[in-house]
Amino acid sequence: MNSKLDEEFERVCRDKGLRLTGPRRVILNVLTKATDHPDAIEVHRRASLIDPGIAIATVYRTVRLLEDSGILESHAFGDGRTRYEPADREHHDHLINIETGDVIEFRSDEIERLQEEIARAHGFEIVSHRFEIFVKPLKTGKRKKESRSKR
Amino acid sequence: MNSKLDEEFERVCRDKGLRLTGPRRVILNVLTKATDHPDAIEVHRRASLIDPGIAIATVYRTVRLLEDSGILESHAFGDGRTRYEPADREHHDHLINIETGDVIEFRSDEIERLQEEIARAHGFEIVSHRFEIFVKPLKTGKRKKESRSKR
DNA sequence: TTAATTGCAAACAATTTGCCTGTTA
DNA sequence: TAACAGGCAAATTGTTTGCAATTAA
Repeated sequence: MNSKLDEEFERVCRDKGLRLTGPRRVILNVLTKATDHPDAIEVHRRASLIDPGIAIATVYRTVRLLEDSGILESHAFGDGRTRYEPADREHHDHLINIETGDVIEFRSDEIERLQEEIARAHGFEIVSHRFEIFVKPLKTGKRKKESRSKR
Repeated sequence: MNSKLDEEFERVCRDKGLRLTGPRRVILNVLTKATDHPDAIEVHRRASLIDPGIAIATVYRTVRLLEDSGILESHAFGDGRTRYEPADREHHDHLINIETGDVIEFRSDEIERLQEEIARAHGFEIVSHRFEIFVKPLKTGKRKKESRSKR
């Protein structure tokens, strides 16, 4: 499953003369099937369940490789650890409910457009961005039913 | 100058039974007159020019204190170091030039409004947010003249 | 075969902490 | 002077790197 990323990785490896090794397959697999934003230690923990011999150093080397290849996206949520997610999903931003810690993904084309405009006005093009809104429930009124994901 | 923050800090100290010491004054001063986003090491460097005896550990303890008191805001721009800026300025977001590390502040009322709308649509009110756009210079076209601040 | 890759441990960089002395209220 | 702070160095944490052994192509 998620063969799109696997194929992508194979292509990248061929292009760069890199080897498609066991550890790399395992780590890529862990990441493509993650629905959250695991950090390196968590990736290592999950990879170790599949192949206990994988070293944390290999995880770091591999995520860097995957990120450089555009297969992975990394996020610094501000707690000191770098978190990763597959880059093949549609871009989204995050609403974080500070009372529960829940993360709600959202997307606003208008905001996407505006930031594009702002960057261009300053003579830049956007490489990436991060938009996190920390919220709490409105005291009045009802919250829209929402599927939310943990970090 | 910037007595607003100094007063604020004095008030906080009184309220919490904390002492207004030499090192704390120096570090607060360095931060209130900073127009950029220095990290702890840079704050320490600047503080050392005023009082060479200040230890980096004191910088870390003091910025944490200041942040907990709402006098300072911290940002994790993604290069592993935490950066600080006084919390008394008008809210703004950041464009980060990934090639040079320069940080450009911007403000978009429209984005402010949109995020308000998004939060409300989900049944939340905004507590705070963080919006960082990582950019690189446009290959073509000229960049708008811009006063930019080093990180 | 052989250059890329890995595991391991040591190295690093940013930040935190323990401890004992110095200082502020 | 008594509790709070600071200096210093050691400890932690997350991440990177050197190197000899291993492995994919």
